[in-house]
Amino acid sequence: MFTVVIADDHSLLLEGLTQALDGIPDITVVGTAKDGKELLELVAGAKPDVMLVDIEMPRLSGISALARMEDAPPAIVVTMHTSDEQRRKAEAAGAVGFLSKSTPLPDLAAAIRAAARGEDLMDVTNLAAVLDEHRDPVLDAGAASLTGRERELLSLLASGMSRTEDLAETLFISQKTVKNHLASIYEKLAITDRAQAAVEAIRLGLHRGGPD
Amino acid sequence: MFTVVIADDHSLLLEGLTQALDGIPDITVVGTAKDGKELLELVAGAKPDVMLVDIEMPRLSGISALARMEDAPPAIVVTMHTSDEQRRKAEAAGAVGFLSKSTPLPDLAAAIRAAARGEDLMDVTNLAAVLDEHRDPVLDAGAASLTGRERELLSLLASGMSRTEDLAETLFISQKTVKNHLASIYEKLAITDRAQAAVEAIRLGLHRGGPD
DNA sequence: CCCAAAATGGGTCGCCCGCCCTATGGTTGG
DNA sequence: CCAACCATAGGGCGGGCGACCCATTTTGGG
Repeated sequence: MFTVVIADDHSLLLEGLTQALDGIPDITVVGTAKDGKELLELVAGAKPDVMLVDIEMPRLSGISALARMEDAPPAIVVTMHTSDEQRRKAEAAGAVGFLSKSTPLPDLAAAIRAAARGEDLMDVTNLAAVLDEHRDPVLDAGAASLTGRERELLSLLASGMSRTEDLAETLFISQKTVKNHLASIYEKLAITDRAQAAVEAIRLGLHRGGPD
Repeated sequence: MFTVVIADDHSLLLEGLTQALDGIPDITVVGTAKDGKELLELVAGAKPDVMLVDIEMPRLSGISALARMEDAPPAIVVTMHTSDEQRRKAEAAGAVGFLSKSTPLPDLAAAIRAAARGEDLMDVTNLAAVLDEHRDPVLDAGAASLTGRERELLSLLASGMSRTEDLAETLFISQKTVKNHLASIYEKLAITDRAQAAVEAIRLGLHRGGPD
């Protein structure tokens, strides 16, 4: 599980991105800041694995805030205008990554995992290849071993279908097979019933179809 | 339930805001666009209640896209730099609202509800007062009539606590009272068991404490 | 001050759910 | 080629859960 703090003065991006990243099963946002000074306090308190930092912020810019930190977690600068000039400043301030706000969310997630593991995302000529290596969410052992059919079942549970009969008819299998799959799910996720399964399914992002 | 489309060329804002708004029980994002042309196609297809439109976008700006539409849903322009000049252009293009990207998420939600109901958010001197009138999410009759204790129970369910005994001990009441509360919840939300209750609880945003 | 709603608690009953054991055919990778 | 795994399916059993009945006390708004 990777912990992240986000610093950005635009509330909509800040709160939106927080929600989006929290929706990724192996990433948690542990704090947010609206300017550089808040970021300094935040990082001093909760020690996150990675920082996401915007450049333009009131009171103290992201670049300046980074430059003031010692012994700080790896920082990814997320900015709107990706000029070489700003890239150079970000690198000088100690950032390990430099991404546009037009970066797709999965790429950002991969960048967070890469940065948390000590990768340098600045000097890379083929950034895409590095990101691809960290594209898969790091799930706990149980969730990673779920089979296709088990994920389908969880997806249905997450959409509010709970009765064995309905699940069986939807998947065109017998009620007994549904119960067998559920038992496997309970064991893998260390839970005991379909209410907990529904919660886990949503946490794992298995609602809304999922990867089919 | 208010349906919304969002147009913004910054993926992180677009995907983040989508997640955040979908997390609000009475708001659903039915489509997103990365430029003005996509927005035109999108609005022609799915008819949303409200459009959220950024100004600076490739191919076709938000302002230009709005100006080309006829018979379009109310549009709220969401921009980074709130100059009077851009505000004037937005109004001329037919926007009913003009908000900064620094607007807090609850304010944006209130603005969406207000716009969907035909309010004009441009000419208002006391915007805050208008937003306050639309601050409460419009819940379906069932969810709105939930009592405090029932919300507490749902919150626990959403956090993965499903056994009657655990719920009873956590709330310091008898197991029978837990079952009575659950029965009330089932009736109000038109559901039948605690798996569905957990799904609904999360959808209603009752996980993470909720309004205490 | 009163009445309605909320919160608490009890009983019963039948069914479904979770748990344990077994089994078979298909696919795949070592 | 065989072991491992997946998907499929059945039986039995006990207990928890949902449905329907009820009662008492507290709380709060009109």
